[in-house]
Amino acid sequence: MNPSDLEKTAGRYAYDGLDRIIHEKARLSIIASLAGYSEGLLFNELKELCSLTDGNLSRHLAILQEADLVQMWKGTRNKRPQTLARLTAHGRRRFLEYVTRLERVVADASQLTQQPESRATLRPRTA
Amino acid sequence: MNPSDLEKTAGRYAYDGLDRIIHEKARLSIIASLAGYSEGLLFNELKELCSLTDGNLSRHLAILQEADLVQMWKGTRNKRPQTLARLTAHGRRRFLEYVTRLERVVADASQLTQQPESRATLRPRTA
DNA sequence: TTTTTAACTTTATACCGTAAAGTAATGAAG
DNA sequence: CTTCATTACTTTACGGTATAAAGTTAAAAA
Repeated sequence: MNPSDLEKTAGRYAYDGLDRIIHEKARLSIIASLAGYSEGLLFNELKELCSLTDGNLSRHLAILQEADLVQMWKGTRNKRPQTLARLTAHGRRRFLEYVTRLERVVADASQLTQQPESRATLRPRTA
Repeated sequence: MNPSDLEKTAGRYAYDGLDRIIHEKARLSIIASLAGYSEGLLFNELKELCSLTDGNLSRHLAILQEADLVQMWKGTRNKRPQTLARLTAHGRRRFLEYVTRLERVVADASQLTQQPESRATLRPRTA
């Protein structure tokens, strides 16, 4: 890489759009689940789909609700309390934006598959 | 979602393959940069490309080295110490795996773009 | 009426990302 | 030649947060 390329591409791989709140694995998991079920999912369904513990799911849902990405509905089913979670319109939009950024990461990487592995095992240019 | 679907799809959105070490934004940034430059990148080049501070980059590189995803070469250029970082073969492989998982997240989300927004704003089924 | 189960919530801890401070070595300035 | 500034990092310290463990509330069973 020659130095004159640096300005042109500064921040090229900073991936600014990878929103912290969505990027976190557990929450990405939750949001991706909800994205597939526009009518929402129950607490226990989410727990299974995302392989999360109760406490864990609860906290992440609170964070997502705080950020207005998810809305929660408390109700009862068979005389048991039930919580339904679903994406807000805002959450859906933000998720789509996030995925757009992800697509860039994937695209960046896909050129890589063209390169032969051997080029990665040359000695460094300082040697 | 009916309950009988749960077993079939338990963990469906857990995204187990999203390796913590790679998934972290700053490190994803570093690895994606290095993936594009198989001959490696100098410390300052990485700093620019990823928009990271010195301390930050240093710590993340140490973590990546510890995990055997990146290898570092210390040398001198113009009588100045220079550090060259590059992906290990293992790191390259792991990154490719990671990206494969990302593609799944993107694919999960792409079905979403087909769904009309209005379906997300129906009242919950408990109401 | 005591115990168990279900469905969460709250608390506490340990980890970790980040910025600020520190280090070492070179080069310039006076 | 001695001090100051710069380069190229590394180490330390702090704050935030992900996660598991403990706690809560209410219904159902024993």
